[in-house]
Amino acid sequence: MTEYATTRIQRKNQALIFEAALDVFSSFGFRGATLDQIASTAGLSKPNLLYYYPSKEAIHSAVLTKLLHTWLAPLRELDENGDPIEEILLYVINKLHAARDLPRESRLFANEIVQGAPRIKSILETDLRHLVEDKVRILRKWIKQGRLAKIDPYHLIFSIWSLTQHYADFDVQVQAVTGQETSFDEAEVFLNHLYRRMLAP
Amino acid sequence: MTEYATTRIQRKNQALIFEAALDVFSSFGFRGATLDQIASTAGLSKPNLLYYYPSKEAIHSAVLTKLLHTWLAPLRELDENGDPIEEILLYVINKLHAARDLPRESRLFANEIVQGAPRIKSILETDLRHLVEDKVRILRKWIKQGRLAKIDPYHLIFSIWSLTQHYADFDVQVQAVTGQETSFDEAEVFLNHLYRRMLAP
DNA sequence: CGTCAATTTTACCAAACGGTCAAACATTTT
DNA sequence: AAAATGTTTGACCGTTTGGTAAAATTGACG
Repeated sequence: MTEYATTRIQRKNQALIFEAALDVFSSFGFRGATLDQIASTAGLSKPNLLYYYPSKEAIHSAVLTKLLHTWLAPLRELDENGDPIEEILLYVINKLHAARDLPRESRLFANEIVQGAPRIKSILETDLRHLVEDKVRILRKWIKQGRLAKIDPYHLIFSIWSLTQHYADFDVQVQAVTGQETSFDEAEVFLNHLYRRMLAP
Repeated sequence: MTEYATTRIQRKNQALIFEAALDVFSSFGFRGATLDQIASTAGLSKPNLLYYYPSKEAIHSAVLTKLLHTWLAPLRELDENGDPIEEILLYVINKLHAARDLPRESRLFANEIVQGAPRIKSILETDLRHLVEDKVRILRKWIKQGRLAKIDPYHLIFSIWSLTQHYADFDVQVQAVTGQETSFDEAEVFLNHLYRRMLAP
């Protein structure tokens, strides 16, 4: 019996809580979410919830940190040795698919950041910043080599984040305005056109 | 003494409340904002606040509806008789300046929409939708005339919203990643490049 | 100045909230 | 099967929250 063993029940309930917390936090933000809501979504009682996590903050923090890695994965894949425009477009499309397939994750971070990122600011200033710095270096190199239009690499990355996550974070608005389900295929065609035109040297 | 006269005191306090509510709601969202917070920001007591508005909902609703007009003004100005690309770029720059000068308004709507727009969905589906439909018609005409690249006009408008509002709504992230104050001048250069390239027929 | 209406405050309420505790119940281990 | 450990629950607590009632204060006006 080692110190940090996790039982079958623990694993099951941790998973239930994680799903429920992602659901509720992404829908209502940290402040808008309640422990009762998370508990009932997970099919547990509130004290049972707090048996697995010491506090609401702890649940939120656990969900955020666990998902940050997933969320940043597409950017990590941007490959220095690939073709600049194809590499960037791959990243764009991957991010768009993430917005389509993982809208809860997108909204979870959107909710946090739009309110000043009080709980993950430090991560943004370290991990995210370092990752972006590395990719900016690559983009600058490509520009210097004349393989990419002369644009600000930071703003290029921001544009990819905003254009893709918009379809997840502001989906209600997109649907309200178009009167239809959001078409990610149309979005893909649009973004393809946009980035090919913009990025050509 | 007419029925609907507003006194000097009423006007002053309505303005104080409006400012305070915009501040607090845009920072913390509807659920995250408290009446005590709004009251103390306005320099009033909570019951005094509720002397002017019947409920928290009423304050939020008043702020949202009053600002919606301001918020949509730039799009309204898109002129059928102007030069397509210059008209669109004017809209882009106006929206970018709005993100710079009215970040609270931007975050107010961002907070509302990212959580499903429960309180303004109906407005989005009517007023906003009709406005966009009219502008989409203009964009389609321009495309048909060969004065604009063949792009989906809805996605063009979404792109403008997301790219510009990103600098207000996700400002913390932009600053965390760049380590600097957000440069709207750089953003303007970037967006100018992006849209001129993308929109050329 | 006195009167009436408008405004503000004090004291309060009920519900919702995050969280605790000890007892009850399950499960695993010996 | 007993003991030990792990899990769940019901009852509860203090605080915060949106909101109310009525008294006290201030301002408008003849």
